[in-house]
Amino acid sequence: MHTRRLVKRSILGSRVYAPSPTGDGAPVTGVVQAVKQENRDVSTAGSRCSVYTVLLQDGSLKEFSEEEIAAGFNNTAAKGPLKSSLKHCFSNGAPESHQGEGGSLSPEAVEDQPMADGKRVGRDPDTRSVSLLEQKRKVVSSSIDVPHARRSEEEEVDMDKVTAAMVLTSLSTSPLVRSPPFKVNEGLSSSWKDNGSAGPFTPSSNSSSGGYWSWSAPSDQSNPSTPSPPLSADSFKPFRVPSLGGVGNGPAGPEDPSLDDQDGSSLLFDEPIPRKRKNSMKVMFKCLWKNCGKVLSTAAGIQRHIRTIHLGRNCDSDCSDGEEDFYYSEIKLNTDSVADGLSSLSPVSPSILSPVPPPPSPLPSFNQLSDSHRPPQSSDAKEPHPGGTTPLSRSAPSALYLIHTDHAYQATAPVSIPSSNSNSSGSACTSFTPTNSSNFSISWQSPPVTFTGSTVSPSKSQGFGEQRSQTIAVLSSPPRATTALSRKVRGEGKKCRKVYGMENRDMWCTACRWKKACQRFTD
DNA sequence: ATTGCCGGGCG
DNA sequence: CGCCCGGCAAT
Repeated sequence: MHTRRLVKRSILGSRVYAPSPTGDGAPVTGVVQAVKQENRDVSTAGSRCSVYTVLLQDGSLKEFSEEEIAAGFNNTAAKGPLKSSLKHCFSNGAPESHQGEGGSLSPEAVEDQPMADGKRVGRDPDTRSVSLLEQKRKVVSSSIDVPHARRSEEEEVDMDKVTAAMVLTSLSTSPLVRSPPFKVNEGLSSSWKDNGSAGPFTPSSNSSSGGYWSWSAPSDQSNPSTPSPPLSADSFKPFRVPSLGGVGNGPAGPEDPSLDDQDGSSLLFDEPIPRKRKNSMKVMFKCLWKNCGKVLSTAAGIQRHIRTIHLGRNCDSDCSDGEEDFYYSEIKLNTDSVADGLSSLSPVSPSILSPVPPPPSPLPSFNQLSDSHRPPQSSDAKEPHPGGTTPLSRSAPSALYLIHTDHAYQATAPVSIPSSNSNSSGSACTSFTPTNSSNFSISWQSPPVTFTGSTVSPSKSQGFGEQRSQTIAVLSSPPRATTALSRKVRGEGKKCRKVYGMENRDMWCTACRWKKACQRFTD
């Protein structure tokens, strides 16, 4: 019955760290080619450890005992698959906790890992300095019900496949924005790293310095598995954005570093990118985890966030299995484009808004979808549009944040938010890039939105002009979708089935497994 | 023939 | 609900 789930994945193919064969002390990376089980009769005090045949970077093969490789872990970063097997090798208990600390790594180490690989091993003085943060994270994650149970199985997933899958995922889901951290095994991508402060890097809150910026939303009443209407994710149309100049060059500085990322991007995709305009879109990634509304600017960032915070994993992206994909969605910030239904809007004077966009309240509020088009689930506690005017027809968004969910079946309805201020230059995100993230929060998930910060209440009666600029125009499902897609146009991109194959069906995204529309490789 | 996935069934 | 599959339709 469940036979296919019984297949345990070995660590073959996993990337590991191992002491240099030349003995010069510099650890090297390699890929596990084979494992020999030397059960209980090895010299190593009877412990039943395995010997790993590792294909080193230079192409040579070498055997390492588990301990040797384990040492590599502790010095650098825990690499997923081995971790689990190490559990068996060590005694129970102690290593477990050790793993929690050594393995869980400072965020910085995590950052470095993907690109550093062999290069920066052994620099862990920073680890200590961030351990507090790490602890904080643990607290957080423990307060959220995280399906830890699932992980154990996934941990053993073949790392290379996973990496590949994630690369594919990131490519296919966000063709417009490169997600830097996904340098599989090369040392480039330095820009974003360099942006960060030299010291310990706080991934989530230190938004102004790093490539990630974010806010977190304590709001609840929604969870990742919330179904959403059968919107066709790719049928949305771009929206006109009356490019407003001037106002609000964010106090946070020039512009988000991650932004210029997209210009000059020259990533090649193996398939032609469907007519989307680079310069007008900014893709953000939002955590869909229950009670979490974290939004990060890079896929890697959100994945790491999910991995560490929600999934409770501590290793870097190398050992991820792509499951994070299920827990975040892609948000497209539309900065300049033509709207189907909104094109006729008259621009709103930005001066209405607070002239100086204070980080905490640039984004006034949400309203929900016009009721008739909202996902069925959120029919409670919802009152009709307070202002009485229809947000859609009257609001003149200066910038739209178009939430495009990658996981339509489990995520949110598409919502577009006019930002209260923006630059035509596409740096709209600066406007809601709080220097310090958690001042206000937005629930991107279900319609009811909460702001904890100082925000203008939408229901407050103000001049319409004022209000509309702050009202969140919400899109109902694709406004008169041009294509008569009774059936979602067959995506021709890579799908889980193709990517992983039938034999790896358990690596498919859930939707694929259910024979539903694939949400991992949307196109 | 293959593949994506809708619609519907089952527990 | 989560899970699965028959069968249609696009390729």
